[in-house]
Amino acid sequence: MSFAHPESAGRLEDQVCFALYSAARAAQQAYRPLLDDLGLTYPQYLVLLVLWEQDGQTVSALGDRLHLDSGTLSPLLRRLDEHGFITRERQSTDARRVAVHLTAEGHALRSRAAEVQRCLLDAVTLSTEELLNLRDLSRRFAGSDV
Amino acid sequence: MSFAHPESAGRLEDQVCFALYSAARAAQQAYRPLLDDLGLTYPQYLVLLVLWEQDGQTVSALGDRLHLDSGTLSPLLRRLDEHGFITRERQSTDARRVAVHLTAEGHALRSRAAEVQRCLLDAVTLSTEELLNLRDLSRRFAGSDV
DNA sequence: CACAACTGAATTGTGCGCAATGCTTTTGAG
DNA sequence: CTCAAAAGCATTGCGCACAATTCAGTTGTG
Repeated sequence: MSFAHPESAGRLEDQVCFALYSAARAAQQAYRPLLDDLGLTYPQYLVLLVLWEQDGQTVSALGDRLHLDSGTLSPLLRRLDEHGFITRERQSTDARRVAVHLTAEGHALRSRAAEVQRCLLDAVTLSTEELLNLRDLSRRFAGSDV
Repeated sequence: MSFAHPESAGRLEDQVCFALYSAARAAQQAYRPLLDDLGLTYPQYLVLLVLWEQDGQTVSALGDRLHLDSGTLSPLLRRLDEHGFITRERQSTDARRVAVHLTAEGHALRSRAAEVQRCLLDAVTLSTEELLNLRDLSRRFAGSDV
């Protein structure tokens, strides 16, 4: 991924992966102060986004959407639970599965989160078309393993 | 960053930031098995990339290039030191600064790392032009705060 | 039914990332 | 020269990511 003179190991700034790494961290930095007001981290916010789409999903279903495993999700969900945004309960039909449900407080965050979206959109200098292009290229990059 | 129906908080898959978040993690996943053979993590590899460009930089100079602070770099450099890839020593001209130098072993990794680059390039299905486009959009996205 | 194989989640251990704090050294204003 | 402010790095604490392991529960096969 270098595109630099062939004898080098690839200059840092030339690398696509470093650009992605930096951009992803910059995005989280932008989210941080806004999500702090909601008492959320960015990965916690992503989990809520999935639950707002459909409540009551299992841990592994959330993991499929976010590409995260139980090692990441279990403690994250415990913290969301402790903060009163979700509940977790074993399913009676299959006691291996844990269903995650939003609390009233968890539902209530949704409208406040919509403002976060608008704030961030305003901060970006890229055009809508460029953002869509960036999103689609990122998705195809991630999908090509790498 | 939603581009979904306006009443929603933004579907997960519509979000640019989630696409970046996923792509950056996918990139690290692709690097992991290759860098494992070199005894490196991806952030450690980034530090070496910077040092291969110019040896003997200070901690803060490395931080400027990678957008990382001493809280991240200090323990990371300690591990690179313990693995024998670098040395750290206080500068005599300014005892606040710590100069980071490559060891012979650290230099030797450079050619092996070049192969890592080629392996990854082969795995990507995007065209060279698309990769350059993704890199530049990512950089502009990160640069726009967010 | 018995029991091995599998599934889903939690736990453990390591290494970032980052805010906050502490500490040594240097700089600079008076 | 003095001493307060700043710079540079290290440390602490917390929350991801992720590999590896463990464990309870379920499924499938004989």
